[in-house]
Amino acid sequence: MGVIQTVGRPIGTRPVAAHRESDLPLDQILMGDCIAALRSLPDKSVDMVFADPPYNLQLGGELFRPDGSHVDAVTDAWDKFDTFAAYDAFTRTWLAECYRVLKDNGSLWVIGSYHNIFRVGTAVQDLGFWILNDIIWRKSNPMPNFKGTRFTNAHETLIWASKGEKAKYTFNYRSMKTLNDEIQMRSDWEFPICGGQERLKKDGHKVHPTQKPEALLYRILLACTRPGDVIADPFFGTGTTGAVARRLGRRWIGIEREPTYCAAAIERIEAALPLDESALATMQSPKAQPKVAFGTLVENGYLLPGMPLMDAKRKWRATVRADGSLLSECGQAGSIHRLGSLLQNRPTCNGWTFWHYELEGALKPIDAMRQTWLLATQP
Amino acid sequence: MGVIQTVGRPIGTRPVAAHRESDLPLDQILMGDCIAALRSLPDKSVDMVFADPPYNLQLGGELFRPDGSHVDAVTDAWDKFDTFAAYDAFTRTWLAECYRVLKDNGSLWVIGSYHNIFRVGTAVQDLGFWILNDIIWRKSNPMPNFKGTRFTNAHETLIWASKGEKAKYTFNYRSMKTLNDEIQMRSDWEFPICGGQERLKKDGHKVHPTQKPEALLYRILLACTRPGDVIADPFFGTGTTGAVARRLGRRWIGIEREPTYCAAAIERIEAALPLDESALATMQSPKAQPKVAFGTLVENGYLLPGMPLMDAKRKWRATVRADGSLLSECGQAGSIHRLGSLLQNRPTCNGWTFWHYELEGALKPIDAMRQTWLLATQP
DNA sequence: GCGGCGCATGAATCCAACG
DNA sequence: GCGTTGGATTCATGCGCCG
Repeated sequence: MGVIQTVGRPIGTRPVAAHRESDLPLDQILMGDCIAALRSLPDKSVDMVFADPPYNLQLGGELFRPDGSHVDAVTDAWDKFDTFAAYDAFTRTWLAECYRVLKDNGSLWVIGSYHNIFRVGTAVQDLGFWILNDIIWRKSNPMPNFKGTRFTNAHETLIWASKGEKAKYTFNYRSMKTLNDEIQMRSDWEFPICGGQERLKKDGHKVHPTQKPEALLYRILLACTRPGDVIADPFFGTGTTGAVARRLGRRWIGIEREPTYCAAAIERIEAALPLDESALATMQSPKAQPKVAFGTLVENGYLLPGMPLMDAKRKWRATVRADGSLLSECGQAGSIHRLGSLLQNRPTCNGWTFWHYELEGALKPIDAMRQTWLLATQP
Repeated sequence: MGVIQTVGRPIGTRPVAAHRESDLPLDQILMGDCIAALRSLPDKSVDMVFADPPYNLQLGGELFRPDGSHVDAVTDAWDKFDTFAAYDAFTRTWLAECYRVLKDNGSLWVIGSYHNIFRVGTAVQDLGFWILNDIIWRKSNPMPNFKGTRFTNAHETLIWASKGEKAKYTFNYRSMKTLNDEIQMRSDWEFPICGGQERLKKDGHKVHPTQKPEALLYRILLACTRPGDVIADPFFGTGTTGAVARRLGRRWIGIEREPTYCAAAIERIEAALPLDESALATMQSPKAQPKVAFGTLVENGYLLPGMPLMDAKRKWRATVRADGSLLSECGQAGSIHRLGSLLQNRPTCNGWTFWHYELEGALKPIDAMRQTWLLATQP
């Protein structure tokens, strides 16, 4: 059992709290083993647990970008587990403590990737939690798949759960709808990854390998807690949860083993800078996605593979193929833009306006089809 | 053990198949219990399994015994733990059969929602599958949350897995990149839910409650199978997998218990038109092109021994030798790739794009010469 | 001061064929 | 099976430098 040490003096004011809460180490970091620290907290004492546990990535060798540069991977000891069984045992232990520590109407948030989230989700259900939603964090700027071997891993998954089917959890429906231009907030959220000024650095290096964006925590706390509520974070890291909680007038309890992370978190939360303006902007008005790939129209049957296309003067002809590429009469193939530029021997070409299809003898640009698609699918 | 009955005559032609495959019930539906039907298939005989298993376990609906048979009455004696345990046992049984039936380089796709996907994903990992991606189907037109009690459940999750860490699965990277306007395909896909003309109806009612959109299967089959590959679907429903497989020139095996669904599927698949071969062709990776040795270009006079080469920034220089190796100024020698990596002190280097020759003052990569050679010698 | 270009980097289970 | 070698492979963003 690790030694637990309370780090940092109380930050911010201490408002009137329920008698039970007066024993809580509010707005402080418990430095030490996460399970031991959770065990030190009383039953049914916190309103939310937010947890960002190790992902158990199981990475292979080193990875290099196509330009030869080295990818800085997560190789920290805290992410290594010998077997799935070991990871499951750890997961179930800390989750069981979270269940005990949560008030009956409190709720749990956990974030993970495909490496661990299925095991976490199974444990969540087995321990009696009731899953309310799974939420997808769509990264607007994920790291590409450099070797072209899989789909770009462009999202992470969060689980939101109450303590049971009948529990009366907090959900600020109106706040979410307002935040989303008067449309119900969906289960897929788009945010950039944490970088720029927000990313904590020391000597030019990132302090924590997996710092989460404040915008993500902002939306979670705004949606599922009330001012004054207590949020516990058993994998506190550099304190994103604490920083956002403080700014939103919530109380927090952090648990973290690494002294380096604790120190960075304390400093950060005391500074408690307002949200970066760009983060606020991305948060409040989800980017419209007017971009449509030509392949989308093929996949959805707006154009059929084998269909002939031509330019406005019927000088060049090509047929659509199953993957959304075009095949010209002379055997050249490529995307609508690339083939158009190839045939005309020009550096660029807007395939949407260059290529046409025939409808009752008349030629229409394929861009017309894109407009039809947008009308049919946009709210 | 359920009775298995083969439904529907073979659809389409039966091409020359490997002797093992000749025993498969290709392009047919096995009507009966899913686990019994899977057991009737030989080991390592299919290229892909696509599965859309039931997941209405908590909605007062179906329950399954570990052998897959149906439990009619949900009694109160079945508490949550028993319910999850029964679902897990069922899941592991059919997944284990899928593992057995898949070829070593085949892959598995499963779709689900937060009700079941965590249990499915855990089982997938425990059975030895190696998860390659989880994919998010973002619904462009999801059903709203009418009571305003949660986030709009606007997505479903798919898992793509190989039979092990070392397995060489099929992934048509170029096709996916082409389909997505020359940007790597990401792990979040947007499609509308299945409706309109595509949605199968009888007497004004939908035939199947959870019919999947063909666009979803189209992308999956295009990405992870080749023409002629065999796709098995143990929860065939109304045959979306079969219809798309036929259109894309793939073979299919369906398994379905409900005669109503089987009948609808047969009718639907017979109406689906296969694409002709030219439309089916997709963008190929350069890997598929015949390899050209640098020495071949030297032998054929495209480059002359003694000719100087340099990188794009003229930082390094080397001369061509008669055997197709390069000699640097500092006396190091090796293949175009090896010398490039040596000079830059990097683990790898693509010599074709690293080395350039000078033509009228401008630098051109030697890869351009390879392309010229390929065009001159390919039929 | 501003715009353009080059460079760095992010939770990553990241090669294939041949001898 | 394993070691060697050929050669395929990246998107969005922020920041700093330079003209």
